[in-house]
Amino acid sequence: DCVLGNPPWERIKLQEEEFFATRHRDVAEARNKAERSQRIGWLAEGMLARHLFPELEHPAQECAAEQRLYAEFITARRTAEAMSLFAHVKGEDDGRYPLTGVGDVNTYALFAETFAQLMAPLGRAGFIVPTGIATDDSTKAFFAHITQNARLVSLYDIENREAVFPAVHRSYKFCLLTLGQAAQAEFVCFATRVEQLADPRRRFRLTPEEFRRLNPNTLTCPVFRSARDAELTKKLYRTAPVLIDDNWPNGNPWGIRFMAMLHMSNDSHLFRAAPGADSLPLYEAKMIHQFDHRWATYNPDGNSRDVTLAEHRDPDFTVTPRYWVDATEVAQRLADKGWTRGWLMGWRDICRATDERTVIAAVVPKVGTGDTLLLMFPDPKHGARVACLLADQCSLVHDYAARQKVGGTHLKYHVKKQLPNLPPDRYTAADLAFIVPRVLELTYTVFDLKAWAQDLGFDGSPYAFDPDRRALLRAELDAYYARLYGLTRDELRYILDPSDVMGDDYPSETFRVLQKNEMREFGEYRTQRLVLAAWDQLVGGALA
DNA sequence: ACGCAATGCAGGTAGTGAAA
DNA sequence: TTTCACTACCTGCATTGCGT
Repeated sequence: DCVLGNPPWERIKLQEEEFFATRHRDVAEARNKAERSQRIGWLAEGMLARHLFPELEHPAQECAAEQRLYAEFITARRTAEAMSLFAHVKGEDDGRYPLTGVGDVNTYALFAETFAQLMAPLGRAGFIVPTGIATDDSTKAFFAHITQNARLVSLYDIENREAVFPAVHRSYKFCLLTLGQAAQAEFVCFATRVEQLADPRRRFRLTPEEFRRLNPNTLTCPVFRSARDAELTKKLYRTAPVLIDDNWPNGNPWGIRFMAMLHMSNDSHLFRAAPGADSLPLYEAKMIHQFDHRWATYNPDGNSRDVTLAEHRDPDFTVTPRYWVDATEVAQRLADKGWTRGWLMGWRDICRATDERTVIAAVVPKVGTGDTLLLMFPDPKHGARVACLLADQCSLVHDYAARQKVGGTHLKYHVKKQLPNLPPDRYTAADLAFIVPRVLELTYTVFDLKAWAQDLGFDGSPYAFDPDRRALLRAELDAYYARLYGLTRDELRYILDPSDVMGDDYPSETFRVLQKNEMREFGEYRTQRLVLAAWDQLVGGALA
């Protein structure tokens, strides 16, 4: 009737480095897998020390000790492999873990599934596991199973920031998961102390249908700081579908294909330290920001720095990358995806919900890109509407939605697919007349994006780079998108600053760091003032 | 008691590399 | 493509320690 537990949290797979860290430094500190494998091989022969230090004297017992360690390693590895094989047996083969025996198996997931199996139909189970059980890809089958069968009673998520568990890393998240019978599940997320779990402002509920609307592809758990965040996000998803819904043939209205062009470690043999006649710069994620592909550049000393205003104002200035790649490598990869335009649209993979901004997307010239600058190729038939695709991603409203969905430090495809995006047919001629010229002025400040400007229907020279003007244009776009997403003025105020609407101690935050940075730089929360002013002008018909 | 440098700490922004 | 009871580095800010 009642199952309780704090199961172990660890990967089953043997970690070679971890295993040898306390047993043999020379193996643990090998440069990479290949070197480590060779050293383990020498260990088997009892020859490791002799190969590494041939100039030293080696006592006879050293050889036997090395072979004993090797035998210990083999036993540990076999045990781990056998456990992993056992966990991976499929459900139809009478496997013990049909839902969680996937990928790199973690013991907490196996225990969770066992708990779910052990429960009586009207019983309850409560246990402490990493919150990843609800949000990670590898456990999504299990989580979808319990939510879609109305078996989830509650999930209380706690960040270990205040060291509830002193031995666990402060950035780790775990949850109290309760299974039973319930038509809707109750949640508290981002708690840092146990008493916060009782705060009604933090509690929200989700039905099985709402899971399907918010995360149609993965059926994983969205995490909200407050009840108001849950309601507002549900509203955004009722207005705009997700970028790509894998369940429907027409679930990809922009016709988008994704690509990670060059992996920073796997493809590093292609990288050159200096430009050649037929090479292209390799852009990394940190070199771009919203509407700006000249955010950071490399110095000759190998360090990166922000691009200065004077450089930004120069329409011929382009950033210096750390590496260059052959143009043929770039052309080959783009040809594989059938991409023929003279520009690329991408976004930063590395991001956090608590940074100044979360979704950082930009258009860059046809260059090489590292794997943390992920690319999207919309169907070219949409013409100048692609400007709206970029503007949507850079809008505050979209960013707000993303902040409810980004758990860790990555914005990978599966998260990106499930963010709300207005589809191309939602934009009227009037919308395009408002959005496209502003996007053009914000992005086309350099000659190297001429192809992009032409695709937006513009054949002139780049626009001047003026920070004040850019802030104004961006505020107008933010206000416009707030209207396209069907927000009220109070909802927009809430997104800009929850305490402005809900009072100071409301347990949520949206753009706290943006506000802090602007207070420091401008002495005011400039975005808030400009966006609300733009909103009032729009509503009053004074802005077109 | 004061000013400055050294140190500590948290948060921000990246990153590796192996393996399924 | 994703994950890491991840790791590393940098920066800004606060605290501590030291010499005057």
